[in-house]
Amino acid sequence: MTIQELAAHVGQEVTLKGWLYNKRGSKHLLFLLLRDGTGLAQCVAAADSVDAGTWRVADEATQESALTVTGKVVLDERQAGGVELVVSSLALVGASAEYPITPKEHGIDFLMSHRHLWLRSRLPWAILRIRNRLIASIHAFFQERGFLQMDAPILTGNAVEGTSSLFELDYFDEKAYLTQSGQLYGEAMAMAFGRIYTFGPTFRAEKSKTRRHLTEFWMIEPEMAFFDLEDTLGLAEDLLTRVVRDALAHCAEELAILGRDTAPLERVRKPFPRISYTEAVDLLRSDATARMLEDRMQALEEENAALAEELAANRKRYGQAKKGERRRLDAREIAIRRRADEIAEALQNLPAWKDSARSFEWGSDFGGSDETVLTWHFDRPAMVHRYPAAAKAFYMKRDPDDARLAMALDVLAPEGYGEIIGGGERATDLAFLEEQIAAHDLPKEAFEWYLDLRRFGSVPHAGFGLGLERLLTWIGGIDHVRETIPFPRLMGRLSP
RNA sequence: UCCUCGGUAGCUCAAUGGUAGAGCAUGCGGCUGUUAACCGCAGGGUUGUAGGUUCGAGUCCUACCCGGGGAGCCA
Repeated sequence: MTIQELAAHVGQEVTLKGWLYNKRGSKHLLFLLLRDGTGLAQCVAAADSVDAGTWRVADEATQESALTVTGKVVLDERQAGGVELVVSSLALVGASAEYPITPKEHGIDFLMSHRHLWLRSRLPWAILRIRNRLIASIHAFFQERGFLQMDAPILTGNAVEGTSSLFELDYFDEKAYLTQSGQLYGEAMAMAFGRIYTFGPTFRAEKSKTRRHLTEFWMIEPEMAFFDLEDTLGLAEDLLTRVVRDALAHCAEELAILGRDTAPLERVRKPFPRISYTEAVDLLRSDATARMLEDRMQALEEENAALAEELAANRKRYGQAKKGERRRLDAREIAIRRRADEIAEALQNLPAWKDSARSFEWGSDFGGSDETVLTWHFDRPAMVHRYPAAAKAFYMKRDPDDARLAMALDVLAPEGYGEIIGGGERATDLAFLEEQIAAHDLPKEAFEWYLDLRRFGSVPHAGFGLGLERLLTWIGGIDHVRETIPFPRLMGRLSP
């Protein structure tokens, strides 16, 4: 019996196996909050209705002790799942001494160093269950459409586009690299099977310390023969609407635990705005963008003032407050300070972001802040297409109507989250690709197998890469991508 | 590599250059419906490291180490 099944067994005697998440109680009555991976359930033990051994185990159990609990399921509307367990007997499976993650706030450094234990807490539980749902949903989407899942190699023999960002390793005295993308292999597989998708790990050695970067992350890369840019935009749109719908339908509890406002997710419906890179640049440089950023700054200033006022009022009350009230005021003060820090940082960043947007030059790629600013203009994912070819990879197809442009696409998640998908239509012409390889100063020998795809029945084809962790960060409304993978790999952090 | 903020009890944080404290956790005691329960008592400190200024340094100065956020970088 698992906790998530309890509600269907009201009135029955059941046995749960799990860990003690928290405990409250009095001399003759204990409330044990049990965790079994599927959820939390309150188990009530009364001194006069259990045997002495059970009472002693319950009384002495510490946080994260492993327990088996037998009791009767009863309705209790005060509980999260609507039910609780009235304990008849209870046994200790594994003791737990001085569990480090206490029911109180912790700093990110401490939590990251205890990630192996932090996974047991409620927020990671909610986030990683949504991750599971997204993975299942993505597979279902592609499988239902006849795509075959295929794996690209993780070890590769050459650095595909520039060498600086890859992890290098020794492969029997040869240089090898951890893959940064399965895309070129995806193209070969698409020529063999029609429509395929890869789903696997990807590695980037960039020294980026930001909330959107990991050095190891999971990417989904569909690649489709006989697809053009328009077909691919439609596919990305269908995929995102599907996974958001599934998350809303199956992860209501998890999203509630995260405090995610689901209204922006409910708005994720077709059609998504489609704007060209050139239109996006115009939008960035517009008065509308400048005004929007000024409004945001002003709103933050006002919020800041309100918080400062509340802080002062709370401090005045603190003197006469009783202990319980003081604790609440302390907690509120910490929350206010944290928010004030965020506001201060935003107020420090926004003027620079405004300048960056205003003075953006046609031809360069969008920076993180430019993407964020663009997303604030739309209430659903925005699809930006036709980028300057110089800013994109060598294998991108050129726009037949404007040779400066590549048939690339990016999808920017709303609410400031930014790029979750990058891809486009691939070049089909052998001579053009040979030129590009030379122009990018790439070793032609390494690409001979790739060029074969153009020598033997070259067809229009396209694909994209979807970053799983960035997708989840957006859907969960999470601050930092590191919380969306069980054991994040970041610059300067390789353990646990 | 650069900018910026930080490092004080196991954890989260306080502390005008002048006796290092609180909450949580732990231990003991109280309480028969708690929801981060509550109430009382107790133990718990090389204030990141190394120097310097000062009668006196958690606080000021210098260097270094570690971490957060951001920039650059990043299909």
